[in-house]
Amino acid sequence: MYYQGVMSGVEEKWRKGPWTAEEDRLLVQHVNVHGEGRWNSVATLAGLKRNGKSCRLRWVNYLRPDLKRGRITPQEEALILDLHTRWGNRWSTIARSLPGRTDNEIKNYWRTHFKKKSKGASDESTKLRTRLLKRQKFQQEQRQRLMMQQNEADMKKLMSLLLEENQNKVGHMPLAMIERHQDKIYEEPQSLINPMILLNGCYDSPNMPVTPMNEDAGLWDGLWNLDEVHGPNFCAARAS
DNA sequence: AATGAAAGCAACCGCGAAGTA
DNA sequence: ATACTTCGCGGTTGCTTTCAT
Repeated sequence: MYYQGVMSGVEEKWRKGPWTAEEDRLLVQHVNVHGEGRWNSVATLAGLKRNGKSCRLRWVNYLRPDLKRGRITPQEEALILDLHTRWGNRWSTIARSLPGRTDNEIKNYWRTHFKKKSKGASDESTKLRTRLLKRQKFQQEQRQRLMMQQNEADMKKLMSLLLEENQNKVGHMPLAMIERHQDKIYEEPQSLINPMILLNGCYDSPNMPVTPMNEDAGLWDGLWNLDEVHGPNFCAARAS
C-alpha cells in the first residue's frame, strides 16, 4: 500500500505520505536558518522523520517562498506548449522559463491538459517543431531582405549626397545616416528563440516585445496553425 | 442524491550526474 | 582512480476533488 509507512503500526525509519502543517513549519524554519542544501542532514537537524529527498521535494515544490500560486495563465500555457515542442519532457528546463512554477507543476499540467488531447503527441511535437524552424528561417530572411532594402536606399542617398558634396566641395557627411548605417551592421537580429514572440499570434502581453506579424501572417496560416494543437477554440476562448 | 469517471495534484521511486573523501 | 554520498530529474502512483449521468 502506498501510505503503508504511515498507516501501519510498523515503525519505519522515514515517514512517508502527506506532510503535516507542523512538518512544514519545521522544514521552513530549518531552511530559513540554515539555507537550502544538505537535505539528508535536514531530517536530523530539523527533527523531521523525513528523508532528504522528501524534504527537498517538499521545499522545492511547495514551501519555497518564491512560488507562484494559482492557475496557469494562458500566457504560461502558450509558453509551456512552445517550450515543450522545443525541449520535449525536460521539465526542469521548461520550468526555468516560468518563474515561480515548478517542474512538477508543469509536468502535471502538461499531462492533464495536453498529453491526452494530442493523439500521437510525439508526432504532433515533431510537426510543430518543424513548423517553428521554418517560421524562424522565414522571419530571418524577411528581416535580412528588409535590412538590405534599407541599406540599399541609404547607400543610394549617401552616394548622391557624396556626389553632391564632391561637386560643391562643401558640407559634411550626414552623421545620423552614417550612424544608422553602422547600426545596421552591428545590429543583433531580434531574438529568434523568444517563445513569446514566436507565439504572439495568441499572446498579447504589454510587457513583451512583439514582432510585426500582420505582414506575413497570411503566409504563415498554413505553417502555423495553433488549432492543430489547441483545438479550434483555443485562440477564440483566449480572447474572451 | 448517489455513483462512477475524469481531472488535478502531491508525493514517491529509480536512475544518472556531480561532488567529495 | 575509486567508492560513496548527495542532488536533481523524469516517470509514475494513488488520493482527493470535480463533473457528468
